[in-house]
Amino acid sequence: MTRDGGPGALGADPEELWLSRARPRRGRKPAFSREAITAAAVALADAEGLEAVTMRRVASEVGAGVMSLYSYARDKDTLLDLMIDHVSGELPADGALTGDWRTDFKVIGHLQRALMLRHPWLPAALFARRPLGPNVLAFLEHALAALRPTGLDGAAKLEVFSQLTAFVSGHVAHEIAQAAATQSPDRAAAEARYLAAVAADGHHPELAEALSAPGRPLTPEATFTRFLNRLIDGLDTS
Amino acid sequence: MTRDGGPGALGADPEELWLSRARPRRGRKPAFSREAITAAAVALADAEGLEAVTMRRVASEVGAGVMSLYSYARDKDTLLDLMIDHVSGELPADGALTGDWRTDFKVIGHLQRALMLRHPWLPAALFARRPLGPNVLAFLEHALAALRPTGLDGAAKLEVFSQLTAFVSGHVAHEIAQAAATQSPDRAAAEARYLAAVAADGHHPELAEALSAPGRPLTPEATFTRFLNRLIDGLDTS
DNA sequence: CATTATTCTCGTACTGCGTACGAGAATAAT
DNA sequence: ATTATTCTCGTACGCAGTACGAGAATAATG
Repeated sequence: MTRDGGPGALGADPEELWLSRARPRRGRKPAFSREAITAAAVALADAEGLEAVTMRRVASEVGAGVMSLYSYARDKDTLLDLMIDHVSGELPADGALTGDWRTDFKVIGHLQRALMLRHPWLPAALFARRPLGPNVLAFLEHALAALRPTGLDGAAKLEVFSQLTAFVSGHVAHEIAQAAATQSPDRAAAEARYLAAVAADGHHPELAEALSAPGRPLTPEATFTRFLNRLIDGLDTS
Repeated sequence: MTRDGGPGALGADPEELWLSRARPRRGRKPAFSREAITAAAVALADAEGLEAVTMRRVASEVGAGVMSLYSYARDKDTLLDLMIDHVSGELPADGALTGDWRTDFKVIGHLQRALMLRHPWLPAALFARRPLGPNVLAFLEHALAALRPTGLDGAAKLEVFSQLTAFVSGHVAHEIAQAAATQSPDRAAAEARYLAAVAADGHHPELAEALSAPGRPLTPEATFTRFLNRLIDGLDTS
């Protein structure tokens, strides 16, 4: 369906970006491939974060001149779209369904979260973006199949899936931020000291109590599962 | 509590940023104020989006030299923190509580959404950030008070609030993206054409059906309310 | 086989970003 | 008056995305 080899079909419209186009019959042969460039960008983002993904870095990683990248993606934004679809290929789009749509949909949520934890830049990249590449659509197809037993109409099914994705993105982004804050001892200590100071000022009694009676710590995994279950169990098919 | 007037107390640690410090008794008087700079940045973001907020633009807006801003915020990231807290001041932190925590918490969610719709850059700014300014903490205090009847322990209450914020951010971000895509007729048409083409390829039967049987369109407002209600009604206090 | 059209590669260069540096101006304490 | 302090802001640096266009490679054409 998609060529996913050389240049051409650069971006802007989803049609131009994702719909196949035959290899041009004239002209110089491409020295790189969209696939290789995208993979390099993903590897870079995985290893050093989204901000390490610059056109210069990606180019040097694949051994190309910087401006050569622009034959494969019309701009950096398009490269991001390609990255999102690339990692979305890791989602199993042909998994079996149990027939119990709540169970199936919970699995889908967990798959999304796992993907985002493997590629921590993904929630940020997904933010305010509506990816439409083949891998994303394949997974959407799978999700829609899982929702078939609900009998919801088309718009409602699409909406439920979008909302799930938005929820998982939000959750994982928060989870990652929390983990990062906890990982740096200085920063965590400074924050704790500051909050203690605020709590001690007398104007924040609820905060003071919440900090003094923490209860047992919650694992992100458990928290996610609880909220996900609530959201899905609460879904109404009427 | 905070001075919020001239420079000093620049950032990095939350302590250094938010805790009061007396006006220095020596040296030149500040020509601007943190408040004015922050307000200018917020106005800019409201009018032209977050990407319009550059140090140069903000400086010219307040009539300062670019580098003067750095006397009021140690870097641009800190300015973003200030912006977040600034608009958080619009949240009513002293609203009355009904005593029914589910009702109160739903109101809190709607207040957050309304704030984010007024300042569409807010979800993006909030992303992967944990704001701790006075206005944010005042609203947190309010939310914790609303959760008091649940009997949850401190960590759980804080977690519930964080999750609510993450959920609302994710939802509104998606809502804004959707609205933006719909608003541009060319872009929406191109997307529809592309999806129709994909649906016609025979490999996406569920998608084809969902697109052909859309049902009645959903208002973002109604969708938000439904999901929010589900999330909160499903919350368990055990 | 020479020519030509096409498509790619990539060096150069432009604009705009965040911000380090440090000189000079204003202010208050000595 | 001197001095220490705190602010203002012009200049400059490195890095970002990318427009431009010259040159290289390829395939169709006469």
